[in-house]
Order: sequence, then structure tokens, then C-alpha cells
Amino acid sequence: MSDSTKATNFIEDIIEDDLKNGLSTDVLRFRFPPEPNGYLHIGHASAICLNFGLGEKYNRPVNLRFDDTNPAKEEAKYVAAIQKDVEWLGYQWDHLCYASDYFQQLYDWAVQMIKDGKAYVDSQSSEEIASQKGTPTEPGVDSPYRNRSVEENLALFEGMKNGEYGESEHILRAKIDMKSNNMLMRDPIMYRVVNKAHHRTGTDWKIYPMYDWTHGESDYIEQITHSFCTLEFLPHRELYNWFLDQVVESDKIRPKQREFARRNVSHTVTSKRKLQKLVQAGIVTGWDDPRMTTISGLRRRGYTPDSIKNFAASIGIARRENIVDMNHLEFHLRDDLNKKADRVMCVLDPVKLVITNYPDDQVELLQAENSQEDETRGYREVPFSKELYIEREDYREEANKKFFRLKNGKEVRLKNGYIIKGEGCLKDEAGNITEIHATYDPDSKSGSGTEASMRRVKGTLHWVSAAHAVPVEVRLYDRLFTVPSPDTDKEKDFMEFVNPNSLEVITAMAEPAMKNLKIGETVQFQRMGYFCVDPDSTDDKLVFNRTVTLRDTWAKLDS
RNA sequence: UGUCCCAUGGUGUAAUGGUAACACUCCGGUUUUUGGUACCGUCAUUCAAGGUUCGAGUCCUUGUGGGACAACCA
Repeated sequence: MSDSTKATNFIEDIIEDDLKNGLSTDVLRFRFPPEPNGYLHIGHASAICLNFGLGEKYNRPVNLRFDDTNPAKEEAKYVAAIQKDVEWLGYQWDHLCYASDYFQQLYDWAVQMIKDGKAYVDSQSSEEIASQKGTPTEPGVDSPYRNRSVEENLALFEGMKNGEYGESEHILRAKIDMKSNNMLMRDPIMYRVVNKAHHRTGTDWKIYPMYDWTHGESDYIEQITHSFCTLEFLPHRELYNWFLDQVVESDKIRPKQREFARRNVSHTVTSKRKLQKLVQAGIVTGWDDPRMTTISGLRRRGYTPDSIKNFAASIGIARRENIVDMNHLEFHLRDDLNKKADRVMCVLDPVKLVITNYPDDQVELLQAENSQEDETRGYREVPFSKELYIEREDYREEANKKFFRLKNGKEVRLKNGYIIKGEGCLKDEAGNITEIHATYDPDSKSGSGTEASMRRVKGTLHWVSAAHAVPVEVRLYDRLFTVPSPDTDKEKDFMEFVNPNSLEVITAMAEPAMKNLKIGETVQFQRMGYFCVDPDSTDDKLVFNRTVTLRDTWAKLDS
């Protein structure tokens, strides 16, 4: 699809309109402004892709700016984690910025606003201020301190800054309109006293600016042209513009805030509070648990940056509420991994298969292609012998025509090996199959070019040689929630929808070549799915996470 | 009893007054040494009622439904 024919979204339309109306492409500048108070999740990933994607589209810079105005909640470790996540997605920011770098400028502007009669110090309790604020349907009333003199305001504000007052004794408010329909315009708070050390400015500041006062001015300082945020900030736009009005100079860029609907993914939660609850309740092992839709969790699960970017691009952007089906995400994951992952053979639920007419001590090294999608990935050797493991579900003593796998009297191909015929099986007292017997056709070796090897058989099984098999731990992950939208039920807590079977740990039998895999590497276990090496792996034991299964039309047929 | 935002197949998004389309899902088929991939096909869409217009998913009005707004959070 060429750019000229590609449909634009409303965000791009806004930019295009501005360019048409005289804004120069050279001044375009965007930003991604996270608060460093938690880990980024799939929703943030979409926002990152949106802003950095615009930077790529217009070949213009994008800043990473930490909105760090609340030392009570923010920590340096989140700053580091967020940078890692953005880099992992493959984006490079132009400037690394912090709202805290603008504290002095913000303070100076606030002083000027006091002098201009646009801001005042209020000395009431939080409760009093709240009660005067009114409700969405009733106007507020003016604070008794609203008309303090400029001198008194200046002195008090200076005192706040110098730490002469405790928290909540005084605050600085903008003087706007207590009767506004927009509650955010009812003399919003600009500064409060916070007696906590800030992760960057330490104890230099006793007062901290609020979001509304900080955000637009930060955009202005960085000369951001377009400041995109989620819909919940739509009512803030009026205030964003009012604050900008107090400081903009006509020869500078005036940033424009526009809002889009945040993109939700089914079967997940993304609020930091809920994510934290999952961690604290021990439902998951941590913020980077592979079941979490945090970026760190997705990374550990084996998601690729491209799969996330492609997903974000494909779901588009709009202004209506939405819940994107997890299938979309998994489609892009499989689509990417199919191209990138090598194939290996690993038996998840092993049962012994004895090839009764194969020489007892013989071992053959068979050639196996690493990828059917990409021949340049080459071949590896896989040992073949008389005793193998195959998947328990791949054998039935008897089955109907639709069962393409191994059954008594019928032929099936062992991937990269021979064609075998089912002969019977051994069982324990309980009737469980303990050993399957089959015979092989010595002329049917894969790649030998013989007529027998070219024979068409319907089923192909993966396998590993029992004597050469490497036991590995495999963590089978499923969706964390049993319903598409766990947190929209007003009656029920989202924790009630946690999937009790979201993790199953098994020991699987891997082909020897898998011993060389490195932490983080993803491979396809042929016929089973994509799996990546977890950091919990040691020299003695590999641990795999199931990233995602393959599509399985047989499972649907069989059920 | 306020102000504001939103409404297109099951899901997500296009169509910018001119043939309602694309992707995912579902279902079916072809190919296949992965019941994978690839390819082909089927089903299915403009919240309602008025109005403007030669022509409305799009503009207007009124409803209906959903959402946001009363943190010294962002």
C-alpha cells in the first residue's frame, strides 16, 4: 500500500490540516509523556507507536518526557524501565526530558501570574476547597482568599517554596471562574506543598506543580506542535489552552492538544492499580510475568517489537470506546514469528514409540530444515534411533478417517525421517498406554529421493530420539482472564475473572540442538507453537515460555 | 437533572456529500513432509425517527444508548 493511497486517521488529518494552513513540516515535533510511577503496558505501547510513528512518518523528532511532578508516587527505577521499554520497541527519542527540569521556569511564570492577578494562594483545608467547588450540575463559589493582595500572595507563595509551611496549609490556585461548566476551570490548583524527596531534584523543592499547569507548559518549552493524549483529558483542553494563554509568545509554536480513545485489549486489565493487585495477590510472579500485558511481560513472553508495532498500526486510532480482540494481537505475533523463528522438535507430552524393525543400536543423523519459510536459515542434524518419544495425543489405537495421525495399521511420516506404520501398544493396569509399537519402511527416508520417500501420507509427526532427548521445563501460558472484559462489570470484581489455569508447568523432551538456544531466543516447536527461552534457565535446565500456540484446526474439529 | 464526547459486520478501523470497504474472528475449500504457512471463497455492517439534498454512514434536529467531568493524581 503506497502512502498516497493509504487511509489517514483523524490524528494525521489534524496534522495535515495544520500543514495546509501554513504550519511548516520542519517544526513538527511530538512527545511521549509517561509518569514514572509504574510499568508501561500494551496500551502505552499503542501510544508510543502513535507518537513515534508520527515522528517516523514526518521524519521529525519525538521527545521522551517524564511527567515527574509527584514525588510521592514516582521512582527512578520506573524511569529506567520505561526507557528500556521504549528502546526495546525500537524507537529513539530526540531529547530525554523531565518536567522536573522545568520547575524553575514554571515557578517564575507562576510568580508572574500572581503579579498579573491570575493566581492566588488559598489557605483553606482540602475539604473546604472541595465543598466550594460545586458539582458538575451546580456552580462553585469563590474562596474567601480569592482577592488577597498581590503582595500577600507573593509572600505566601515564597514561603511555600521555602518550606515555611506544612503540606495542605496553603496552595496556589489559578484565578479563572468558579461558575464554569467545566469543573477544571473552577480555580484549579497549580501548586501544593509536598514534603518528599524527588527522585531527580531531591529536596530542592518543597512545592510541586500540578499536571495541568505542567503539561502544556512543558509542551510549550519543548516546542511540541502536537500533544496527543487520551480522551479522559478532553475536558482538560480548555485549561491547557488557558494556561498556555498566560505564557505564549507570538513568535513561538503554540502546542495543540488533541485526544484519542485509548485502545483496550480483550482478556486483560491495564490499570496500574489492577496490575499491581495481580502482583500483590500472587496471581502472577511479578510485573514481568509472561501473562502480564505489561511491555516487560510481553517481552518475556516472547512478543517481538514488530508484532506489537504491526498490531498498533493495524487497529488504527479513533475516538470511540473499543476493546480490541486479543486475536488481533496474537495474529500479528504469529505472523511475525512465522517469518523469524527457527523450527525445532520438542515433545510436550511424551510417550515412547518403539520402531520394532529398526536396528537396536543404530543412530542416524537426519537433516532437518530450520525454517520452511526461509531456506537461507539452513539445516541442522537430528539423531534418529529405535526408541523415540512422540506426542501422546498423536496416537490412537483406532480412529476415524479424520484422524490423520498414528493408528494401528496406518502409515504416518516422522518429520524429516521415515514413514512408519502403527502396530499396537502396551498398557499398564489402569489402561494407560505406556509404549507404542510401529514398523518403519527403510526406503522411505526423507530427502533420499526414493519412490518410497515421496509417498504421500496424510499425517506428519514430530518426535525426538529417547536416548538423545533433553528434558526441559515448559511453561504453558493461557489468557489471564476468562472473559473479554474483566473490569467492566460493575457488580463483580475483576479478580473473580482470573483464569485459574493460566499456567501449566510441564517437563518436555527436546531435541539436542536446542541446548544451544540463548535466553530470549524464540523458536517454533513444530506443530505446537512458539516458545522462548526464559531468563530462569540455568546451565543445567532450560526453561521455555509458550509465547503462543499455532492455529489448531484439528483441535476445533476434534472437540 | 448541567456541560462535553461517542455510535459503521462478532471485533477493530476506512469511506472527508457520489457503488459501504479492509483486517481479524467464524465457517468452507485448494496446496502442504507442521491439521502451521500460503492461496481462494462464504456469512455478516451504517442506533432510531424526521429534515436538507438530484444524492446522506457523512450535514441539521430530536430521541435512544454508551462514556467523561466534583484527587493538594497524571
